[in-house]
Amino acid sequence: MKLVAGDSCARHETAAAPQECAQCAVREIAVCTALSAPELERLRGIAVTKVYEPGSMLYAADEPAAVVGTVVQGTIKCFKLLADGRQQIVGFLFPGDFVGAPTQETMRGFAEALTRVELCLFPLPSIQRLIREMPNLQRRLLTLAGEDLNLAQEWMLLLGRKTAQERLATFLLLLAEKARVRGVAGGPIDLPMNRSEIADYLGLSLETVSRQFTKLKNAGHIRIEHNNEITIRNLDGLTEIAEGSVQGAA
Amino acid sequence: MKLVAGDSCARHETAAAPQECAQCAVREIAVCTALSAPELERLRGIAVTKVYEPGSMLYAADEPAAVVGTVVQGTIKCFKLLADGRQQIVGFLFPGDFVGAPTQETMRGFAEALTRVELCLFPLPSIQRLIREMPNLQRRLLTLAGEDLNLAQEWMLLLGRKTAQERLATFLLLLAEKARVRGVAGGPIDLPMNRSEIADYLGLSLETVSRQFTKLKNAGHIRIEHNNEITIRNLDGLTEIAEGSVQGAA
DNA sequence: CGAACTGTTGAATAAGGTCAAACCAGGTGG
DNA sequence: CCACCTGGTTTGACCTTATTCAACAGTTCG
Repeated sequence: MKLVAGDSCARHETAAAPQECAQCAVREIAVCTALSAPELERLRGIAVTKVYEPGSMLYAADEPAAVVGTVVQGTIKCFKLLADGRQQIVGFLFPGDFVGAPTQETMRGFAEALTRVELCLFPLPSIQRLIREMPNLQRRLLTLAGEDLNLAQEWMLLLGRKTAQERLATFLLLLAEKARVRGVAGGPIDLPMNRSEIADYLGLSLETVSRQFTKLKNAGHIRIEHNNEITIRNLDGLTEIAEGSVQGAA
Repeated sequence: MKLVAGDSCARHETAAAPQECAQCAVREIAVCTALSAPELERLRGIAVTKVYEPGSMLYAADEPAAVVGTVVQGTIKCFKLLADGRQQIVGFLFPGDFVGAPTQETMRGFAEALTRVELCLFPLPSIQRLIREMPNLQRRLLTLAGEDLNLAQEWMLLLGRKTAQERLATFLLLLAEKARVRGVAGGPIDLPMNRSEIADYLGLSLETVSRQFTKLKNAGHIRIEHNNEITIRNLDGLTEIAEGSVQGAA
């Protein structure tokens, strides 16, 4: 599997000035929060909307940094690769999340659209100028980076020390929490990724992921609506498993 | 194992204004780089020196953020814990590294001094004011956060997808690289942590770490001077193993 | 209806973990 | 000076968990 940028060809780009921010679905949770009205207006001034089709690459490692912006719709997977193709997904990005690293010259990993993705894209030179001129924006980015770092470290704990069952429970709770923040709680959790991608996020094989799904289902902790829709039936039980407080979780 | 802050009692604190920055050993690599002379002077104005004895806790999870500063001497381990005591070390901090998260209200993990540690400490309210007033400082922190995030994701790749042998090789190369940046390259690599702590960093058991040390030694890639001093004899070979380009690394 | 996916389940295997014993260096004190 | 202790480390034997390989089932889509 070669992964050069632009090689997965299905990229379909639309570039246009974005809608009014007030109508934006992720206005309250994205970088934009904590900006004053005039600041927000300046940010909108440099933004362009860009759409990626499912399966298309947003960026690849060693490319010059270019894609920096906010996910408005869809899901992205960010991942790292080893020489022989082993893959580790380092994060899924949902609406409201920030993509790319404005302080980096070149990308250190890969990003691919899992679904149709709509981005509110900030061209690098412009956003770097705004960062320099708008302390609020820089501060917000620093806060976001801190949260990302903490999440990454939480995931190091998962990958280094949790069992397969604990990993899957943690994953489902994370998705539920992210959905809650986006304001789409209540209903079943939508899984825009397949078993193999969950496996690459949890450091497991896809078969193990499947087996653990079955176990959680049989234990009554979750219901599997369709393969890509999960309902949490026992939040406390799932939480206990995720925290590692359950002994015979075999 | 209870881990409340201040419970590991051997903490011995000295608080005093730091020396001239020009004489500081880590002046060129710490946050301080990229500050103008007057900015540096302001930062020095709020700094105090603090010393931690080996084994003492710098901070614990859920504590209000307090310790924020630069490591001047010694080594710190930062880690996360599960309810049953399973531990994952999320990073070792060496001279020049930045400790703590100035944007966080409460700590999300633990930090403990492995050796005698000397810190150039910035009291939280003061550093937060300086961050607001000095864009250069904020920008530098953002860059550092980005590097930390990338390293954390690189470690997710290691924990999720690398074999025991690949993990140890990667670890040794990381230590060598960090020593190089600090300007203490050339000689053997100093390991301020024991096998059990290496294991908790690599997501392995201490026995597996020990076995992999022996294998790398027998393969002629490293020499073990004392248990805590390693010389890399074959940098290319070690790099190939770390990258996963070696097949029969069993 | 059949092809192509994606997901599930089963059996065999391997990598690493666990438990336990031996080892080794550095210190202590007779 | 040397026996003895002690903590960290190494090594061995066995066991467990998750992986691998393989077959099978369920959906979706032409």
